[in-house]
Amino acid sequence: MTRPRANTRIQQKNTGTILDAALAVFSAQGFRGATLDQIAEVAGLSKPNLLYYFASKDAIYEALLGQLLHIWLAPLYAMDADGDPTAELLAYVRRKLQMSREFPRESRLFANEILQGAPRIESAIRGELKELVDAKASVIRGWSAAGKIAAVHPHHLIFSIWALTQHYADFDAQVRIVLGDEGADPFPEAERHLNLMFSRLLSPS
Amino acid sequence: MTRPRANTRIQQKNTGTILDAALAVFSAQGFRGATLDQIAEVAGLSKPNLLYYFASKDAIYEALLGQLLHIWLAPLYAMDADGDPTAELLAYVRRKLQMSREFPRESRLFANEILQGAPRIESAIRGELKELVDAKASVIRGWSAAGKIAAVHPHHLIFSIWALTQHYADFDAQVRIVLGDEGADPFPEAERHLNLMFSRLLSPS
DNA sequence: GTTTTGTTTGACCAGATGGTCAGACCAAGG
DNA sequence: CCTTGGTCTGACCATCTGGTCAAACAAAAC
Repeated sequence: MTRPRANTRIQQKNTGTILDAALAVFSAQGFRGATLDQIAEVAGLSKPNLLYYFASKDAIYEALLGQLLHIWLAPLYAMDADGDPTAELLAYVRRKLQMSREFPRESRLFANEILQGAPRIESAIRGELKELVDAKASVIRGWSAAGKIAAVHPHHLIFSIWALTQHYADFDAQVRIVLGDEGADPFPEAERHLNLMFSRLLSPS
Repeated sequence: MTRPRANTRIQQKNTGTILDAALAVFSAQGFRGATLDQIAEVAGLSKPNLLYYFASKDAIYEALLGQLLHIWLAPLYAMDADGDPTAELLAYVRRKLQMSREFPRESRLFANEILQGAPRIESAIRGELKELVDAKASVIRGWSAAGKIAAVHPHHLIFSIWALTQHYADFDAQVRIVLGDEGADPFPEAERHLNLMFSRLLSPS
């Protein structure tokens, strides 16, 4: 009768299994494209069993989104206002690219959500994400004003880091086909390219 | 009995209406998220009437994808191997960004399709798109070798142009929220930023 | 070992969804 | 007019899908 809150070992294990399966399915099919049956099959559980741990399909999706934002913003949180400006920004790019490589499903889940107009994550973007970005933007503005890096529009700088790094996760299918050797790892060359782009962009004239 | 092929005026008008409505719905909801009822309502036609003009939901979607690729690749086709390298590339960036502004629905339709692993457009990517990209990549390689622009990885250069420009269409919701004034037009500042990025990247050391 | 609490499932349901079809409607051409 | 061929629709169907529920089953607690 009590709503399970990951008290038992079994609960902890199964909610984990479900969320992992849900991440796989939602990131590949989008919210509406995913079905509970698919998630159940991937998780190796029955559909009613899923609904014993989560109240609804919506609840699973929102649980995923909830834990997603923290993982997702971690690299930006880690950017240190007191570090060397260029080194900090290049390190942020590198970490963000690594996220695309290690967590492509999370990246695609996020991309799917924003593509549809961010209906379920809008408030988090309007809140935590925007506040973080604004804070870091003002740090960047300070670096520019001090002549430590070139004069760039801070928000658009952050957008370009997101766009370039997430592209390798979200458009992975296209990237691999266009590069030709589809078994090869595009990331090392991508890292060199992005490092070059941002080094050149940021170097004070 | 004869499959309609846009012979009549009525056919031409209605297939156009349907494709426009389908673009709106598919780009906002993804393939599986979109329903024939939604498309029919947007188009102002009945569902059976849709299916009089198109054999199935799949057929509508593929008709859309078919005409999409040509629109989508036009700016890259227009890049002239005999023009001034930096100017040609910067013009390509500008045109591509303008596509994001004028055809955000097409951009999101494409993004949705690639996100899901490009199941229905894979052959076109493997064919026409890859051939075009490879051709232009070799032009860019030539420009680099001749010292007209900096030494960059041509494919990743093209990826970065796609990523940066399409981001403003595909992640529009996030961009507007983060920038704050959601009624404002992000594109003028975006164009300045992208112009700066690629100018600095491409200038021969 | 038995009660209690937590876990799992087969059977089922209502609504949504892609698609069909017979026939009504309509626009011209003769 | 009226015939002909294209256009449109109400009613219908099979399947899928999110979700329910009573009851079976397992695991601790006593």
